[in-house]
Amino acid sequence: MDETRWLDAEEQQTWRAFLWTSRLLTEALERRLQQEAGLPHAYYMILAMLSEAPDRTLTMSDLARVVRSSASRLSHAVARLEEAGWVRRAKHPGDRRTTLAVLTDAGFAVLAEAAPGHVEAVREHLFDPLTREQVRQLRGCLESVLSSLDPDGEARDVLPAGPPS
Amino acid sequence: MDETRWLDAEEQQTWRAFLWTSRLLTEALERRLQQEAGLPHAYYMILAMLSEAPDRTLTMSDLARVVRSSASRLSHAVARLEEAGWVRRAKHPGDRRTTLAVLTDAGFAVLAEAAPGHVEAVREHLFDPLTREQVRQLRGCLESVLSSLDPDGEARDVLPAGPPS
DNA sequence: GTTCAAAACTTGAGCTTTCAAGTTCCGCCG
DNA sequence: CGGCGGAACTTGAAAGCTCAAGTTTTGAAC
Repeated sequence: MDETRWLDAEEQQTWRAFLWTSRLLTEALERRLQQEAGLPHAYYMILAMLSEAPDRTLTMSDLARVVRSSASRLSHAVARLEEAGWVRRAKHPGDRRTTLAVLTDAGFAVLAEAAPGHVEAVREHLFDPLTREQVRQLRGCLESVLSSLDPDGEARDVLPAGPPS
Repeated sequence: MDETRWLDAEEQQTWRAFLWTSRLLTEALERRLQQEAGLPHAYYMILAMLSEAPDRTLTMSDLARVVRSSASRLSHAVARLEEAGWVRRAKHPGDRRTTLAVLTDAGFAVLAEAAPGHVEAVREHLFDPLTREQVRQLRGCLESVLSSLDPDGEARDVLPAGPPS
């Protein structure tokens, strides 16, 4: 029997708008990062998250958590970044299983170079088209969706200055 | 000079919420499609868009437009789908450059099998956590962003369509 | 004080996507 | 009608991601 609750017209349009928006936005940012810094967004995020960490250092596990990556993907990515000299691996004193990823000065320089353009692109493509009120609404929607997708609140620990809710 | 307008706290939170939400949502849908139909979302979309086209047929160019894919990516993907027997290529009568992609009955069957679970996942993860009012707001935000990212309105020609998505 | 499951990574193979050519074909300009 | 630029695809190699093992180390149970 066909018990499926299909999407109504409004939902359908919203869903496709979401797909298009997130794809176009991603493409725009990816393109910009690629031409200004020659790295994919995922790699940029690794550098960015390291730069915010104490000593510009995180364990692979923690880094995986904050960039929302699998252990495997991260390991491959850090290998690339290490070849490029942006990141280096170090031993964790006290637990020989865990390895530390450290942002090098060269890596920080690349990030500093890329960041302004990236932020500008985010502003231009996401925030400029929205009114102040819409930004507020969007954030509310995202947080609702997020708390359902992420019941354990892994995101809350990472999002800067999360709401008290 | 440091002319960069960085993101303020609210924008920062909104932006990261967007990243997390779209990633978690994508992962959830991808996982579900993978286990129920064994295909990635991009491939699912190809089948879905073909199923809505007259004669379940589109030129590669048009198909690329509606699934927002590069010509190359689509060509590779259709090659895979053709091996699986879900899609077949045909010659265009009248223009020998263009090739047509046709959804086969087997392909339609796979889609029909996968669609309910997929729609259910979209509903569960995106719409259920939102109030009716929030859906309206979200759609407004997305359309604002979209019209800036897509000034030529390529999306508009594609968005109003029937189920399933 | 051994054993053992689980934690933290890494590795390699397979699949998808991107990038840069390459091919064939249409339509137009002169 | 003869080029010729551009359109519509395809192809192959390189890059990135996923998946399934495999390694080493830890902590805890017995």
